[in-house]
Parts: sequence; structure tokens; C-alpha cells
Amino acid sequence: MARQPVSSAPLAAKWRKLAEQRCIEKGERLTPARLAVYAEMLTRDRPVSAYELIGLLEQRQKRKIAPLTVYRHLDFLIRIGLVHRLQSAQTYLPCGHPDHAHESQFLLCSSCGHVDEVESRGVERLLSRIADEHGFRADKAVVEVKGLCGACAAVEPG
Amino acid sequence: MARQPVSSAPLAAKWRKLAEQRCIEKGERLTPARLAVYAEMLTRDRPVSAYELIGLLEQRQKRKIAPLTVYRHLDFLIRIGLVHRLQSAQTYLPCGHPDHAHESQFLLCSSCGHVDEVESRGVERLLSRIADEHGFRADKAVVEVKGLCGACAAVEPG
DNA sequence: TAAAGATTGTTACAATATAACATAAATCTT
DNA sequence: AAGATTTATGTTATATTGTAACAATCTTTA
Repeated sequence: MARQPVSSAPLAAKWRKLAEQRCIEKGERLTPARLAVYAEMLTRDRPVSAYELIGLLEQRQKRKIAPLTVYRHLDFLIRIGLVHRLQSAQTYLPCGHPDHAHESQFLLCSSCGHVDEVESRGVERLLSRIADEHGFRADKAVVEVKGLCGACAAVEPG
Repeated sequence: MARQPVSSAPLAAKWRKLAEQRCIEKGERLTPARLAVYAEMLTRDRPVSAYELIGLLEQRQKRKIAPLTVYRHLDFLIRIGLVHRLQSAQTYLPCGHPDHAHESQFLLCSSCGHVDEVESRGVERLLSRIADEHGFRADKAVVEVKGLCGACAAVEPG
């Protein structure tokens, strides 16, 4: 199976450098196929499902792409911290603060689909304290708040 | 299609009364089939997937049950507040504090599968404040902390 | 260069969830 | 009580999300 040349969405140099840096830190390899998935995600300002992403990539590359391929690339991107998975929506989102490692919380607008990624040390600390109080050793916290973003709240009733 | 009589897992009177009360409050109807799903969930002390639940119910009732049936009953139980869905695991869990309406947070042990349901007004307030600061109108928060419960943490390395 | 390990491709399939429409039961209206 | 309306259930099919197993290819390193 000769590997196809990968045609990728345009990717600003800063994102590429970021990805390279993260790979060095994590001892991972950056390949064209992996970068292409990241680039494709960056063309959207909304979370995408894995299969939406497959569709986008197939259009871009004019060929079939197996689900597993994309899932593997997503796993990679999550592993190096460039992508988040929204557990409550089963979708994927490029990290909004990719310049440093962090835990995130997400504000998901149920009207327009926009997601705000926020980074509150306070939430981290509080959840960590609560875990402690229950004799629980916390590893990772999923915090996803559903509601209406400012723009949509201004329009909707209520 | 004549409806089958439903053979149900044993269900303590207090759970039945609770379900009845919740239905009155919400203007919903309690049916044998719905109660049977709740009863089956209460026989487990762990979250179950929808399909595990289908299997349990099929064994109990000695007949095929369509996925949609169980999903509908789960939706009902969630609607009246007797069951939670764990978004990060895609599993379902009877509410641990079903006597009153509340938001919950969950501590999920990745080793033994046990889940602690906690109810922190502090978390609610903090998330609500953060949402406000971002001009976001919060509706519901998903808070699921993965890690090790006390018992498992005592055994595992680290 | 050869071996080892990581990445990708390919096929098939598992697990989770819903759509569309028919039937049955409960509730409401008159 | 009869018919109309709403709610709940049954049935079939299908959509969506995610993995297993294994072969082929590329990269790194000894």
C-alpha cells in the first residue's frame, strides 16, 4: 500500500510550529496525515464529529478515508494536547489555549453550537478538594456547561 | 400487539413511592414497564450501559426487548430525575439522592467502576459565576471526575 | 544494512442511539 | 358512554460512533 500524498487545508505557520513543539515535548512524531487532520479542524470554528471530519477530509483529499484513520489521528492530537473531546456531545474541538498545558472547562451553546473554552484554576482546585474529601484520587475532570452563549441568550425568549 | 405482562426485579416500596411522587410532580405516568427498568437498575451498584440493561431485562422477562424501548424508559427516568446519564462513559446510574431535585457531580473510579454521586452547591455556584463572567446563560453542568476511589487508590501503585 | 518500533491502510464489526410508522392504552371532551 | 386526543408501546430498519485484527510501510536506531 503506497501511502498517498496528503493534501491539507491551509495551516498557519504558528499552528504547525506549535504542533512540532508539542511533539518534541511528548516524544511523538508529527506526520503529514496528522497535521492534515489538525489543519482541517482549524478551518472550523465549531466542534466537529469524527464522521464530519472524515467527510471534510475526503472532500479535501478526493479519496476514501477509513474511520479508524481519523480516530487514530484524533487520539494523537488529544494526546499531545492540541485537541479536546467534548464528552457530552461526542465531538472534537481544537484547543483554544494550546500554548500551555492545562485543564479546561467548556461552555456549550445549545443554540448556535459555539463552544467557549475556559481555564479556571478555581474549578480545578474545588473539584480536587471535593475529591479529597471523598477519599478519591482525581485524575481528570470533565466539566461541560450547557446553555446559551451571550449572543443567543439575547435573542431567545426567557 | 397485546402488551406483555412485565416481570420486574424486586423493588422496595420506598423506591416505588418515590417514583410515584416524582411522576405526580412532573405530570408523568408511571407504568409497569418503566418501573421495571428502574427496578432492574437498582439491582446493580454500578452504572450500566443501555445494552447491558437490555440484556438484564431480557433475562428477567424471557423475551426480546428493542433498544428503543429501553432508551425511551431511560429518557423517562432521567426526565423525572431518578436516573443520571454519565456522559463520559455513556452509561446510566440511579440517582443517589433521589429525594430532592439537585445538580450532581460524579467521581468515577477507573479501576473498579464505582461511582460516587456528590452534590456540591459550591461547584454549582462557581460554574454559574464563571458562566456569568463569560456572558453565558448556564442551563446544566456536566461534572465528571475520573480517578481512583479510596479503596482502589490504596491498592494501586503511585 | 538489518532489526525494532511506530505509523498507516484495509476489512470487518461492535456498541450506542434514533427514525418512521403502526398499534394499544389512558385520558379528555362532549 | 362514544368518540377524539394524547401518551405509551411495539416493530423494523437504520444512523452514528467507535474498535479489533492484521498486513504493509515508514522511521529510527543499533
